Amino acid sequence: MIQIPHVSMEDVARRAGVSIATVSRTLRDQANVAEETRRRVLRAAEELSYVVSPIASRLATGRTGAVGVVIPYASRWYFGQVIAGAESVLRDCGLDLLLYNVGDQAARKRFFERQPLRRRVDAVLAVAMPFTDSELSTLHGLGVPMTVVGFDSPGIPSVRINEAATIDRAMQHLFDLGHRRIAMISTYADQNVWLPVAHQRRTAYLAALAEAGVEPDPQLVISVPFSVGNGERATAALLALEDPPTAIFAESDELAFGALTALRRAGIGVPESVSVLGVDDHDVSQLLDLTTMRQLVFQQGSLAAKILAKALGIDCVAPEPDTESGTVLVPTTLIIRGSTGPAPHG
Amino acid sequence: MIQIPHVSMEDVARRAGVSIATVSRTLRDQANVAEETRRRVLRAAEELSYVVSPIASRLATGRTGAVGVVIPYASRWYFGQVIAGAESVLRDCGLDLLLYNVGDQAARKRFFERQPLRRRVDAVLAVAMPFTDSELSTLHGLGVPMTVVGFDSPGIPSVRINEAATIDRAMQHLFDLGHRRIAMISTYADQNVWLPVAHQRRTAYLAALAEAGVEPDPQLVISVPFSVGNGERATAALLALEDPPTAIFAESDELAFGALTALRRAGIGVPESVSVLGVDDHDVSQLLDLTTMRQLVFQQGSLAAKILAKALGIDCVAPEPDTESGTVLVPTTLIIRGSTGPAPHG
DNA sequence: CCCCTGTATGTAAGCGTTTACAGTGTCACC
DNA sequence: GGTGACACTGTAAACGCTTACATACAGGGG
Repeated sequence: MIQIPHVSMEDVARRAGVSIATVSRTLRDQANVAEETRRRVLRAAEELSYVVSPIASRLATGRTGAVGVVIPYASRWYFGQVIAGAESVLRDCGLDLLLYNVGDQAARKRFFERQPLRRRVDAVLAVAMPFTDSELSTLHGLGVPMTVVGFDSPGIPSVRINEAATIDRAMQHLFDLGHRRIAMISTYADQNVWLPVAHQRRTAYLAALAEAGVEPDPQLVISVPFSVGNGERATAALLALEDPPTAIFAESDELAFGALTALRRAGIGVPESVSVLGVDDHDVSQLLDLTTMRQLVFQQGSLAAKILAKALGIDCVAPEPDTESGTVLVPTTLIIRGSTGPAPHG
Repeated sequence: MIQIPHVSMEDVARRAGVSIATVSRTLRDQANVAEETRRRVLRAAEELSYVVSPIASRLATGRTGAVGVVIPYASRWYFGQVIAGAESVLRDCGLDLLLYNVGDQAARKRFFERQPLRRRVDAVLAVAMPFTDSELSTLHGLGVPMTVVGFDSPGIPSVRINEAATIDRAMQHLFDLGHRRIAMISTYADQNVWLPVAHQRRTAYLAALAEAGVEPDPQLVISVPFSVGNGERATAALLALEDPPTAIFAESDELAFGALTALRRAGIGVPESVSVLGVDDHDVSQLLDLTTMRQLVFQQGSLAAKILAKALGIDCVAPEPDTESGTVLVPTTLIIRGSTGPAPHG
């Protein structure tokens, strides 16, 4: 490893024959630097291939130039999308993205005890992680702007979809196709994530049924821990019912994948016998021909990042129209594919 | 936003009635601090809920305490796994994870021009990104340890799988099942990622054929850009051949998903008529009952992070047995599921 | 009793920027 | 020719730590 002797501002200043203050001013594009001087400085910096030490800048300015992204499961599709979306914006804003993956309870506990974000980030972006009051006050204690994606938290700007409307649109599609016996695969509270979303989606499902005048059947609502494979098990259970559903609405595409698999295994035609519908529009959904409510997750991540950049007073990206309000609702779209079809005749 | 007046070491020192040097020593667990003093300092820090400013530490020590993770597509399964794996280790080592997503050419160019990593990270972890010589020398110019995942680069420690052995094992499985007409869906060079891997896998495929005494058929090797959906198109093309294959080996599971979909659409039985085999063991593979060569991607990410931590002299995790050598090969396993079966009779 | 060793603590010099403030020089204008 | 105003540029004080070095004190050995 060749340790390169770090070139400092002083070196540049000496070479350009100016003071380091002038170098600093030039490099940050401030006014009051003579054109000729500016050129000399820039050339000197170029020749020494100088880059400012972000750390020293940070110490001097008090800004860390970083945004902490707190996420439960970095490796899942949804979260990967959010990360990518946020990263794309933050990069353009010259902000670092500090990733904190706090999926399991131990990591989460440590995160809130040690508070690794303290004095380390200018802003926080939390994804699909409902916080306890104590956690929230800890986060507020950081004294930095915060934004959340995927849920609401009082007093914090958020980016999410309209859960109720999304679920309702999906249910309407099934009703339109003549389905009445519609099951829902929901996620089981794991204390860590999704709880409110799962609840909202179940509630919206029940509301849609009620509005359509369909008596809800408790047997048709199954809650499983979010995991690939549990959707399959849930579906197997549904199929074993005396009066199985003609449509299965999964809280997320991954669960719907399981449903499709279970149905195929059981030799049950999709959509001739049973329709399946998910939420997300996961990359794989198109392949599996899954009808789904598409939500633009990448966009939600980038939107949240834009809100933060704005809060930090960094002008780096085209502003979004309506990021002013507390909650930004990103629209969802019904993507009709081959997994949904008319309800089979009684 | 309540701006909390930052408590500094001086405040703690004053409260404990010692100098800031003693506070610093205490907080970093150095020797030569009287037990009694240590207690006083810790209590003072506790009472003021003081945390060291990482930035000031960094300036003083010259270490950034961060590792840059350079990745082409943060939102894809493989990369998400690597990120999660690396993050888990880095967190334990007290290192920050700085994410750089440089998938598209523009981002990549900017990355290497601006060199945002300079003076910002103590180490670099590059994932599945073959570099040009110029890029490599830029990276070396950072003067920090580096490790790569998913490929080899001369002079840089790497963590990856044994491509040749992995592909060979997969092919043997197909041969064992009596297949002779085996297609391969490979990825198309996109200048950015995978090129060497794609090449290696194709080469290994051909080598396996040769060893088995099977004449390779150029028509059976299709290269497509890596994207969900292209696997499907490739498969459709294969099925349209006069003498279609009895088995399809996809370079990665995502491509295999497409193959499965195309086959199902075409009403062709899997594995009765055509077997399908992938590489990865993607989360969804189990659901789709896809036979695949499992590679432990999360583990590759964490291993790489461990190597870096070690190179930085940070003793934070149980050392792995064989991270000494230049290249660490993580074993792959054939996971036999329902997508492969005996070749249909002539 | 003095000197040396060793431990505990304090002092102060960095680390590499940013930026308030203090020059310095020019020029227009009276 | 004196005087502001103005445009540049330099000086030096932060920023909040780490750490080499100095200091102080306590014992132990000669």
